[in-house]
Amino acid sequence: MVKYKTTMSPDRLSLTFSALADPTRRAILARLTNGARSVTELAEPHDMSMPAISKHLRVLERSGLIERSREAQWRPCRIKAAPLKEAVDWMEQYRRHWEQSLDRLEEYLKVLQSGKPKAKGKTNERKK
Amino acid sequence: MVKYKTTMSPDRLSLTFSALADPTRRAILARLTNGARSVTELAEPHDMSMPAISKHLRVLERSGLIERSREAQWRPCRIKAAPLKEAVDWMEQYRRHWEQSLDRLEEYLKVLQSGKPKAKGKTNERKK
DNA sequence: TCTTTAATTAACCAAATGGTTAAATACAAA
DNA sequence: TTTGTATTTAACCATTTGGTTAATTAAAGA
Repeated sequence: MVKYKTTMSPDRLSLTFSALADPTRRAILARLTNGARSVTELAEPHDMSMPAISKHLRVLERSGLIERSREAQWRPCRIKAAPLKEAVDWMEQYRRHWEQSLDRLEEYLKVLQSGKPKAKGKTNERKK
Repeated sequence: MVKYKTTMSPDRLSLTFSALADPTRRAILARLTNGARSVTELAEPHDMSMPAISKHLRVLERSGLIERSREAQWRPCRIKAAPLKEAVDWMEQYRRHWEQSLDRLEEYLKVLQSGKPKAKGKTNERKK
């Protein structure tokens, strides 16, 4: 039996979401909607060293959200939003949950199912 | 001047995305679409200790993706998908980028703008 | 009151993350 | 060939993250 597990799973969705979980990286993506940009250009608005930006770009690249090419001594980045589609598709499955009316209905069904939710307890033992 | 900065910014979007960046937490959310569940029930399918699950739930709670209440000795969790709407809204701004035809058009515009992209270089010095 | 069940908290650990500065690399230009 | 510019790599550091086990808390039930 293993004592300490760590291993962050590198599935596509996790990579995409964790790439998006940083405001600097989201700002970079936003900037790239106006077209390809060099690393220096991308770094300029951020109070941060070049290597820091370089690391953010590597994260974005590994998640597939940007693509880097080569043009003389510049490494222009361009956005590749495809992984966002995957992410949005996944989230769509919860749309009904964030749409008010349905939430209310569900609330009601839950009350019906659980019977005397305040009094008897054990409300959450039903499986599936 | 500060030497080492770390501070992960806790804006809503970052919280949401980083909560979603873990497969265990996504699985928990998925499970909760079938209604409220106790911590033990949520833990059951995962080969992981209770405290580990407890921590995941805390992350989900702080991101606003779940809500925990109290019922006897159980702490039933229910999904609160509202933050997902915010996240999806943010992503929608990139929809045109992941829709093929537009990508192609943009590619073409980029070529036009930059002139001799192979030969002269300095392609990426244009601002805005 | 004592025991059992559900869950959290505490203390620990290893790896990942997000930053730094300094050095190395790659290409262009003089 | 040397110099300058763009970028990455290396080595470091602190904090965060995701897990563990052991102890604690909270309520139910005998």
